Amino acid sequence: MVNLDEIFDSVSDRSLFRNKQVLQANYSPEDIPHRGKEVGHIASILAPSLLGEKTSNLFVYGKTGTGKTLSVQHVSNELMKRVKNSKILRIEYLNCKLKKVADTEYRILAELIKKLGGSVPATGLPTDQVYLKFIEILEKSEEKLLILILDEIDQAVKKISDNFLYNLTRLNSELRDVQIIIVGISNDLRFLDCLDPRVRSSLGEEELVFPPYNAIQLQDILRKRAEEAFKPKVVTEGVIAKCAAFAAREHGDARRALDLLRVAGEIAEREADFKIKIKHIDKANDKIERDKILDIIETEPKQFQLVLYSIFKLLEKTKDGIFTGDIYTYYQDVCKNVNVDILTQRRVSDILAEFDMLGLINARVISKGRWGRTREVKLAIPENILEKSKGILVGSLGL
DNA sequence: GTCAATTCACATGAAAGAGACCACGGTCTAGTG
DNA sequence: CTAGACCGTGGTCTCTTTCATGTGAATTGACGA
Repeated sequence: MVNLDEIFDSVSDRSLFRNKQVLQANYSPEDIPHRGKEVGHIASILAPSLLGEKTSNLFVYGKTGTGKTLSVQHVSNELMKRVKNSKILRIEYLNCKLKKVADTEYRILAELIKKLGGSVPATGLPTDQVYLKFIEILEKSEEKLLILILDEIDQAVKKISDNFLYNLTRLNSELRDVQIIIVGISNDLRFLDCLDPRVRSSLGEEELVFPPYNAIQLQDILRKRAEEAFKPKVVTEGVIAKCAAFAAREHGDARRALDLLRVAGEIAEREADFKIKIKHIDKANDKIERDKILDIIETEPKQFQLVLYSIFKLLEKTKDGIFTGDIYTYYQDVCKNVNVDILTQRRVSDILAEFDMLGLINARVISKGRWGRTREVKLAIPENILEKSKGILVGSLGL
């Protein structure tokens, strides 16, 4: 009879982690290092809401992993602590990037309504109906203020058009008893520039930019979190520095640094090491990158996979750049082989652009003079996972 | 030799269609008293 | 009589197609030196 307790105990003995949660992306720490000024700023802008006054709309910029969301959420938590149960204020957070939840105008509204306690069907209703419902439910609620935190708002606007934001900002004039304060969070620094001037002036009443963390700040953050996350003496100084350096190279992305540390921890654990070493960081870096790419490839729809497969195959033959036309012709053949409908070139062109966005390929638009304009495509997938990627494609395409 | 026009092979935009999904309201059907 | 099944209509959403317009430099060809 196997003693399961023994196995389980040995796992917990060997574990390097004390509390892995601390390194997870959604963990929100008590204090946010190096963001005191920003947090203070946000708080001072939103503070009047405690008295039920409508404050300025706020717009927060900053690259990924600079602590925007964290800071805003921190302030909103503190605000909620203050109001407690008195019905002055309500704060709703919504991430506009979540697919299938909030990436269209309709769905954002539906999601908000749901959070406010109403319900609307996932589809089937005209959008203006949903607006009406939203207004209705707002008017009914006891709170006089609603702070709406829209995370990754640039993603939403890119898909929906800024009309949506315009409607939202204008909603206030239609509401009698309730006022809405919008807090927009965006990764894209140039986002406000491409908005309609009307929206820009009302949404960007207050702006705040989060600068990237530098390596020293990253180290500090990592050290604090590592202290909580790992058992004592698991993490050495060099490891922290290395993690910070990696992340600093990527525009000071703290989330990435934390990921790196966590994965490194997991790897060390699996290798039955009782300390995280530099080599684990390197491995973790590889693994993160690799998982990301393989995951993208695997979950991509069939047509996308076919196009990608064509690119792979073509690049096997020619080392130097290949062009849209080549890919398309090859793609057509592949489609015939596997009996799949052939998409138009227009579409394939868009697919290539998306691959570029995803970082699977480098596609540069060049002009070959008399011989037209096209995309020059190069692979951006590291050599060491190329074979595996191909394997996935072949498998899922049934070739 | 110079310079503007031409030309290619796509890129990029806009609009609209197909098909999946869904709500809503009306009509039909079968079960119940 | 009524609950539930079953339409038809009208809406959203995603993926595509169709049609239209844009674009940058190699090439061409007229021009003048």
